[in-house]
Amino acid sequence: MVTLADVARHAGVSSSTVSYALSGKRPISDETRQRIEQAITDLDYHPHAGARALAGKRSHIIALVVPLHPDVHVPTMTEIAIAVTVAAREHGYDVLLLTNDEGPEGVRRVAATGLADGVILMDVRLDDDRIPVLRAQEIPAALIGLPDDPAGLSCVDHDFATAGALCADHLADLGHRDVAFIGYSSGVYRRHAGYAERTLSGFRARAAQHGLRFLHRPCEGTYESTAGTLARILADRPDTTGFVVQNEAAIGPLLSLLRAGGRTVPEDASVIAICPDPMAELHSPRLTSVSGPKKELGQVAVDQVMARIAATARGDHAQDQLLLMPPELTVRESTAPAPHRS
Amino acid sequence: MVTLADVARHAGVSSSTVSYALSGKRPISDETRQRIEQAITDLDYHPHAGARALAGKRSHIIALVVPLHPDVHVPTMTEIAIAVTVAAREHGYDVLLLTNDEGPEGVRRVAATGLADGVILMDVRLDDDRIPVLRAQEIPAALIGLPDDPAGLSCVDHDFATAGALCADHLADLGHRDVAFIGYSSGVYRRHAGYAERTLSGFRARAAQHGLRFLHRPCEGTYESTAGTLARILADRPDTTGFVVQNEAAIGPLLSLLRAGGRTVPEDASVIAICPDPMAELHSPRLTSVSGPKKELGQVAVDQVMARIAATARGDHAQDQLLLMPPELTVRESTAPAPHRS
DNA sequence: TGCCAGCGTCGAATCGCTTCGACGAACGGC
DNA sequence: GCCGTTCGTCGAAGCGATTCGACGCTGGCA
Repeated sequence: MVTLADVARHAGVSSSTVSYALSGKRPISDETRQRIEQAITDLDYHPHAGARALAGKRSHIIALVVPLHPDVHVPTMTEIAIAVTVAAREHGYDVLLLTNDEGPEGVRRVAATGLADGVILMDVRLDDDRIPVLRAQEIPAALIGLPDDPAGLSCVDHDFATAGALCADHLADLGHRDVAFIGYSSGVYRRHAGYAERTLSGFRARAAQHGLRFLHRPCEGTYESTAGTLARILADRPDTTGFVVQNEAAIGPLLSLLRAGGRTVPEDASVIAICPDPMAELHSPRLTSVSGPKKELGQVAVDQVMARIAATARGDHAQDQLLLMPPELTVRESTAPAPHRS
Repeated sequence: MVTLADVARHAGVSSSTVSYALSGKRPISDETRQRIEQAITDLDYHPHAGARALAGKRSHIIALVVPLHPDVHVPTMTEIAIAVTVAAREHGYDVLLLTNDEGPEGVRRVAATGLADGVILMDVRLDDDRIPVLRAQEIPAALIGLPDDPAGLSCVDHDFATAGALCADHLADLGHRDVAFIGYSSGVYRRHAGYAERTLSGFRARAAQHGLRFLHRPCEGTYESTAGTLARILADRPDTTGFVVQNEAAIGPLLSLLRAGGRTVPEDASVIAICPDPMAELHSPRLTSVSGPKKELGQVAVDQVMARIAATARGDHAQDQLLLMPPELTVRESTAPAPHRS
């Protein structure tokens, strides 16, 4: 293995000079720098990560904690994870993948051993048991998702309330008066999952402003349960012409069922899905949908941990951050002006 | 930070003794060991990862290289990645996530800097540009996927040939005589993607044995292209009653189109999908499917790198490995005996 | 002309752990 | 009863980087 000392010898300087040339922490003359760079390429030198971590007190690694069985859409989670990795590289950082089957202890371990300088938590639950660990050990961290008490933390998430509001706006603009919100399974609401509640309350508030009548119905997402949900909606409010679906699994069944029930989309019924764009494109007709940025979530989270790591290094207190990224509504083929009342 | 020396002092022994107690590389008396363990818990000691890597010449990290835009099904890839992470932990290893946007250089970097002791490559292409790097630097590695020349490497993959064969068997057993294989887009075959070709040739060979007449048709997977593909199949071979689909995107459209064409599944046409089980369960009727193990792929890959890392440490040459994991056929509701000829 | 500031470089200490050689004690074999 | 092992422990020498203080030089300013 080629070491710093080898490079120094080859370039005819001391090893500290090489180190400073590499880190830029002290001025080095152009001529010396060039000799050093030459030596580095000649010898194909690569600094040893462990040695760097030991001497520099910085591992240049952040840990990304992913759920073992994600609540959310897997491809979305994966896309965020990849965005995190790419963004971290731009800061000279690598990403360690941690599943939370180790529980909060995993976070503790990588921080305590100095394996990771900081942590990004995905799929954060409202009352997440990893958060106390972050607080107790003062670990630089960023959360993707919003816990119930974000004080002292850096968080980034989708702005689900706006997502809900956009749906209400669009349906109201199209003249719909009776709308239904088909959501996640009732368990999700019972345990007060943040994203579900925030979407719903954003939708509810805006629907009220527009004077929409609306029903919210949880739904398991299977074909059978979707059938039941739809039947009940139409029984309770036969005039329902607008549907908002926030449950990936229920989209397909809903479309089939509407069709089977003799309602064509979008002529007789408008459907908005709250889901990633590729999924909206997949259905026929292609769905008007509301979706949030994914890459950006990852990038912001990386920026947030980096800021915290830097703050910790300086010895001061990083300030809290809370960023909600606005979603966008994309009009496709599944929404149209409300049909005239029969 | 609490160091080994602190623990040693607290336990009244030398630091080398603590180290040996921890690693087990030399015998330590029970009594001493217990004092040391007590000291460790008392002080809440965690060994510094960087120092360990530096002194021990082992980072206890493996890199997992994932595709930026996977060819394959994302949830499947993610499941494998998570399985790798969990399996690695059981060996005391952590996993570094690497995207291949750095290209082969990324692999080189983590190995050369000693950041990772070994590498697992996912989504391996037949002629993968990361492989020469592995060979040149003699990096302990395992590949998930089968390159064209696996000599000197450790690989694990699905046994796609058997997957194809299972499909032919099942349809033949049910008495189908004319069958169609709806595959990936023609580009996939033109660039000789291993999984596609191996499935097809496994199917072809077994179909011939059974005396089946069959058509292979590439398919883009969009609704329109699937419609075209199906129409051509039925025009060429109107008696086709069995379908094998190896293209996740085409499954939904195919089912809709068959139904729309007046053929009910499975009474008039049998459909087997080569896809992950959860996806097969999602459709209606639930699909008879062939799928391979996912977790196991990850576990095997980890075992393979570990073996190679150990071999490298011993100084000898790891032996090649090539493991094809058998898929399973699960009979669900989309296959039935062939209808009587009209 | 003399002094101080800052630039560019060096040497040495240090980070926390592993590992090698050595050494005393206990022990079994002949 | 002596010698060669084995067991349990210690001390010291690294591993390969970073960083601090020091030091010689040059240049600007008075």
